[in-house]
Amino acid sequence: MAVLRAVDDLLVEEGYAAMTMKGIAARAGVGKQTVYRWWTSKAEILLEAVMQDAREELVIEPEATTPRDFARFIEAVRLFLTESHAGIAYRALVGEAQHDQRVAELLRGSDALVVAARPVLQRAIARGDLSREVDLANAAADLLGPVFFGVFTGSAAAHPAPRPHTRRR
Amino acid sequence: MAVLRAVDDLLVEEGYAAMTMKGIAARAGVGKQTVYRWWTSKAEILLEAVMQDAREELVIEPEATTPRDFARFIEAVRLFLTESHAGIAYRALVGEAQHDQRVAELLRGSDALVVAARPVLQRAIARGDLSREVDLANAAADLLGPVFFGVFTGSAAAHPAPRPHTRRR
DNA sequence: CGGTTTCGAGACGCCGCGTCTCGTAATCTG
DNA sequence: CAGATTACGAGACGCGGCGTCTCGAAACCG
Repeated sequence: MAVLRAVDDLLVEEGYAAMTMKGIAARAGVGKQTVYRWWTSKAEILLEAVMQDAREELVIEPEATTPRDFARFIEAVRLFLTESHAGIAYRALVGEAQHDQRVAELLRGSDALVVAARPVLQRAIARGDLSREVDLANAAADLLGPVFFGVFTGSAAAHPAPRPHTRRR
Repeated sequence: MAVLRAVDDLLVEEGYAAMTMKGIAARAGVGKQTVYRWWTSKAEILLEAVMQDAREELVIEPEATTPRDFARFIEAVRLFLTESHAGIAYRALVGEAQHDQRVAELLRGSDALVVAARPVLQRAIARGDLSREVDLANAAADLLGPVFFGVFTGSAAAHPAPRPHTRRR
């Protein structure tokens, strides 16, 4: 769909602020009504446009050990959230969900970060570094939470790459 | 200031959706211009109204051991974020910051959760359960991240109280 | 070629933020 | 006490976004 392509391009070239329905439609050379024919809201378009990119950008080359694997993945997530256009849109989307019930429901259960964490966690399980019975959603939250928190509260501005879990050195 | 009182009341009685500048002013029995005389934006009012409540609601009775202390604090944070009116406003504020640079700067460095985590972490240090040299901001992110992630992505809807760190049982 | 469907364009209604204006009420001054 | 001056409640206004509605032209079909 040309609309999704337009969303991606707009995101890259003009930034999130320009991501208006009118802008998207114009960029796609399409009437607004046509956009609303396939998606019911702006959030829905964004979600679809962003998820594909997110999954591609969050695939990492496996490292030899679990700690390294985790660290690399976390750094990828940090970069995604702070540098990638898709990541910035993702943040806007999650942000919107905090005060818009409909967006929240849209996101529920299809979180890009959790999906991306799955293979990493499964590698850890295969290596025996993570209990086989662990709940993947909880493990993903443990792994992603700290970076996510840092980026969302803006407290991660300074230092480059925190470690997966507490206690350095 | 009667305006802050009005914000609190509105938040409790009408919910976040009703938190409009017109509504706040009307509720406070004040003209909008008067509100803008003391605060430059809606985010600024919200921040001020929410921070006080947040700090009060996030003080917990110290537990005997660090793991229990952490668990109790995390549960308090989870309740704050999902049930408290102030917490819901906090989420809206952090959400807004994801696509509004000005709000992001407003929040930077004054995060209510990090502030609330400080005494908990210091108790852990005093008990020798946490290295004295640990960076408090990082430790706070490790402690708060998982809950924060769960609530913000909506994946925490189901289960009541996750543990501080990985691996249950 | 005539009828029907699709679609781009954009006007419109609605609502929120933040600014501007006005008339009244409170305060100050002689 | 009265006239001048300031503070402030009320709300009109401009702007911009989302989502809906309308229209006329183009594409498609028989």
